[in-house]
Amino acid sequence: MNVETPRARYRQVADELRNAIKRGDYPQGEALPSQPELAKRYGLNQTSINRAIALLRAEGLVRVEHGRGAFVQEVPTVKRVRRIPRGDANGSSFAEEMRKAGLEPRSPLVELKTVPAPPVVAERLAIPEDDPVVMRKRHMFVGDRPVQLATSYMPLTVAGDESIALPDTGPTGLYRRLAERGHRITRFVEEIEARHPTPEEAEFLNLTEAQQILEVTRIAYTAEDTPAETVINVFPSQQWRLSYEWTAG
Amino acid sequence: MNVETPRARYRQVADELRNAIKRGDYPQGEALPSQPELAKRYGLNQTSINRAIALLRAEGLVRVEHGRGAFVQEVPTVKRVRRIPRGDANGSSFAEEMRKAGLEPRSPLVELKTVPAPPVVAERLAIPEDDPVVMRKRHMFVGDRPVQLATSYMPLTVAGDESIALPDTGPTGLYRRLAERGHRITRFVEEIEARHPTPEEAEFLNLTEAQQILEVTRIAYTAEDTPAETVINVFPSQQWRLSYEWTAG
DNA sequence: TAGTGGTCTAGACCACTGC
DNA sequence: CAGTGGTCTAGACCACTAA
Repeated sequence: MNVETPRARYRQVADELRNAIKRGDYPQGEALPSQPELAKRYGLNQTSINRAIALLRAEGLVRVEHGRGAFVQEVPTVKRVRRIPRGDANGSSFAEEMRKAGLEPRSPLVELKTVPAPPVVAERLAIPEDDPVVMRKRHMFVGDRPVQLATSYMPLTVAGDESIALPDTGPTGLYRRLAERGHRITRFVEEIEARHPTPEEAEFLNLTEAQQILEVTRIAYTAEDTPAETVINVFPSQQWRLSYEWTAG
Repeated sequence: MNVETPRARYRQVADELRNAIKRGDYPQGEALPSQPELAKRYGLNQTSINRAIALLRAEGLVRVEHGRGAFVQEVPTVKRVRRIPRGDANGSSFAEEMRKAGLEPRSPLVELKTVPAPPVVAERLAIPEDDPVVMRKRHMFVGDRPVQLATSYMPLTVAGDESIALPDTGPTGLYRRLAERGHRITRFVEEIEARHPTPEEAEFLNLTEAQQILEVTRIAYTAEDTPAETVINVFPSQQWRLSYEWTAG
């Protein structure tokens, strides 16, 4: 069962570089030696070195910039907490949580418009495909680093109009405004799935296709158990920890 | 920004194989053509084909058996649901959930013994390192397929002795027995993290190191807010969806 | 044994970056 | 321009599987 085959050389190189990074030989943000340099140092071909570095990339330990070099990834791990019960979906908003962690958050609104419901959204909101929905897309940064994508959809019949999503005060405010319009949110379902990023997600989040993201989909139901909103959050899995907290009985 | 470089050939091969699999040209469990065969078909070197297949492996679409071939992965997606509130940690047990999905589950007890608390466990249970803890390790299968690893730890002072983990009826029974001994569980915290598998995890779950797992760590707290138990669940991320469901205040 | 996948080389060419 | 990373080849050898 392949219990003790000698480890492939490129894996050994990856191991050594990984250890060197964790040991602090290459501080965060610093470039690793170039591939030809490493090839010489380890007595290997550049192809093999490239392969070793591909492993570190997939692990999220290293970020590569073509033509510039391979840099040790700064990975400020970020935690997202759901406290239940808590009156609403967010124990605290994204911004509060980041600031509590000593980080400066920004979450610009990228897009706000009414569109025909895409299939998955229609299914989650239990409405016919192509029914109009208000879509709100946000890019979230901590400092300069992109850390999260959030896209929310609401049936236009529930939202009334796009302005419900403004000012952009996050879910807490949104749910209050929904309640004012007669849609009281009483139940939430969040589904968590790991997958590889789409090319667009990979570009914004600065990921390789070999890496993974966590997709957290929330559906908010009204007292009549009608879906009123769904939110799709995309997190680079290496940067995030999700936490759920609740009390028994 | 590398927006439209022609896609690398090995990526194109991966794309075509991926589409062929999704189209059903290669049904689940069936072998792909051999690497030399594919190399001939696409006019590429075996090295490049190997690279293409490595991509599919990392995506979990293909399982490779050395010396035998590359097989289309059967991926029965499995869902784990937490319903809150629900009286205890599990809305329903692993076995119930699997059977509800029409799958035959087995979760043999692999190991049950008292050990000195490893550092992470000690931290989570808020006890000194190397204090004795009862460790229970289970391997979980659906049919013949390994799908999950679960390891739980309880301070020996809380457990009394190892027998509390027997008969192996899952957390519901366990928490009842804990309550009988004066440890009423009132609060739960689950943390979700994505990471690459350790070699042992990779072996049992039949994963590549390039793939990822979801690690769900639960801590159960008593009414006095003392940690009484911690469970570490390891799920192949491609096979699982996690779901949390709760009602608003 | 023949057929499978895994690794490695020596050399090449390309694309991207920064001077 | 020189230096960086990304891809590809032709050929080789190894380890594992099945007969």
